[in-house]
Amino acid sequence: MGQLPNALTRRLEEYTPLTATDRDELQILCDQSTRTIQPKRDLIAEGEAPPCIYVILDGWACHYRMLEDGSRQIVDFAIPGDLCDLNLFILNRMDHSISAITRLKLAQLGREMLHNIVTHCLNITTALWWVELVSKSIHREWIVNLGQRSAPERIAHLFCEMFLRLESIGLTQGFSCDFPLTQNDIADATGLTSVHVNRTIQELRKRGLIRIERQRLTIPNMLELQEAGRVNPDYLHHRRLSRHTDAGRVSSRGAK
Amino acid sequence: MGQLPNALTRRLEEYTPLTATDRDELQILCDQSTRTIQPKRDLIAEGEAPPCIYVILDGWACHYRMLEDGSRQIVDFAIPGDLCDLNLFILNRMDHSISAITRLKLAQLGREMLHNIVTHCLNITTALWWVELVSKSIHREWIVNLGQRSAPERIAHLFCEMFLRLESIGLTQGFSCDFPLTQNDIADATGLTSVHVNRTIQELRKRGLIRIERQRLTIPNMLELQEAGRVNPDYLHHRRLSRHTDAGRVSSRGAK
DNA sequence: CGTTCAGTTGACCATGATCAAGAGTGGTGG
DNA sequence: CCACCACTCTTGATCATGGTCAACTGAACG
Repeated sequence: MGQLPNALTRRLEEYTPLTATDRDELQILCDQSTRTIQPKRDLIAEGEAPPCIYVILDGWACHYRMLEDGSRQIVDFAIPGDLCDLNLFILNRMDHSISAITRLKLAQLGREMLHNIVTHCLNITTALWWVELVSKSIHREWIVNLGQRSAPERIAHLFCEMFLRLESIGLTQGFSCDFPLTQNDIADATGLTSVHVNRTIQELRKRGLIRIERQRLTIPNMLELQEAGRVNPDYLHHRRLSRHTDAGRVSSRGAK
Repeated sequence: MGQLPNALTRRLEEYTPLTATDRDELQILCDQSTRTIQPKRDLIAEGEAPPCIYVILDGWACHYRMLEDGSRQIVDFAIPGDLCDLNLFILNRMDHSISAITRLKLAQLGREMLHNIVTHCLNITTALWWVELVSKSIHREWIVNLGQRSAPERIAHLFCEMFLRLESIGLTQGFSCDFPLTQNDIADATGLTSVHVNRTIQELRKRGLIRIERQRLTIPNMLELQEAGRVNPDYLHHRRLSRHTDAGRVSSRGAK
């Protein structure tokens, strides 16, 4: 109980209250078998059927698909507490790849172990599906981002999203957080070129919306950045978003 | 047994073999309580928490999010056999809206009924999650579509996707199918303007890739259209895609 | 100390957006 | 039955966002 909870536990508690037993269960699960992956290495490649399910305990990864011409679209980032491939509990083959951005620390969950959980711990099972559905909601928001927003909006949106996701698992310090993405990564996630990402980030910097120095992002004014990115954080389904809303914001479910 | 299976059954059988009992169960489920929705009507709006889960038995719908400035991004289309909001089995509020494109015929599944299924029919439960995960894979593909493909590619991709999805539930006739989307709908789905969609569709028509007349799409040469849209249908996780591949196509999980 | 990779800058170009107007079609009510 | 309205599709002219190509800087690392 006096122990610092691991990333998975922190993540699940964002959605569902867990009992002490649940937490112990998760701790055991995450300690059982861990693995380290070096930056830029593929964790799982499209078409593979890994024997176990990974949970990120530390570091950043990205989910992506490649096209024949070599272009890469990142479809999501994964941070501590994220599950890599719950898919495989049901689907048989990966339909996309996952690659390490930073050095990664992973927990490996065998299928039997997970099956055990699913049949015994309702709380944890519910929370796991919750994580899965939230990640689907994030996919939808990325579709909106790519389809409707301008370059500065897309990038501001990405900064907000990652900050809020890190905050929900306790990985922010005040208004700054680690931010290991290269401008190339940002380009592949936002459907822009790295040249344009570069110019756009400079613009956001000039407007005083963000500061980035040595893999660290600082957001001087969160509400302003949210406006710049037209972000409505509801899609993240976090419990405590009150910090980043104000009375002036029109509620998402107001009119129409 | 001599009965024509309903859309949900056809859909689930695309993924998992079902027993006669499973099928009966599904038939009862879908007959229990149905509802009709008129075109352009919202079925469920963002922020709502509908008491039951809808399954589309007939017609087309779309999932979308609105931005404050009134722009709409369609994030997915739903056709017969698709579940509208399995989300709500776990999440409490809708994070997006669903609207009827054509007149819709829906089956309404109460939470208790679904809960019953989940605890008693493993086959059906697995297939339902399968549907959910495939729809997530489709989201990923839409991200790729919006992020990496040109206007003609995006639209060709959409035509292919919808045709293949309809085909898998037996709703195509040869190489044509119903196609009730307006150019405006296509614009909102592909992140383009309707003006540009119009010109692009004319181009696809001129290239002989598609024919559209009175809500009906015909694809003279499926492989050619797939190439034009840079489509790799693996992401749909259909069982029988062999019809639309040829020896010349490089397998998706070949090199690297 | 050279190599590699991320970031930066400039010049030019192309895809797709915007604005505006008109044609075709179907539905509705007087 | 016809007039009107609404909606979808179509076309043209102009513009802007973001892409392409290419070169250069600076830091990190062996």
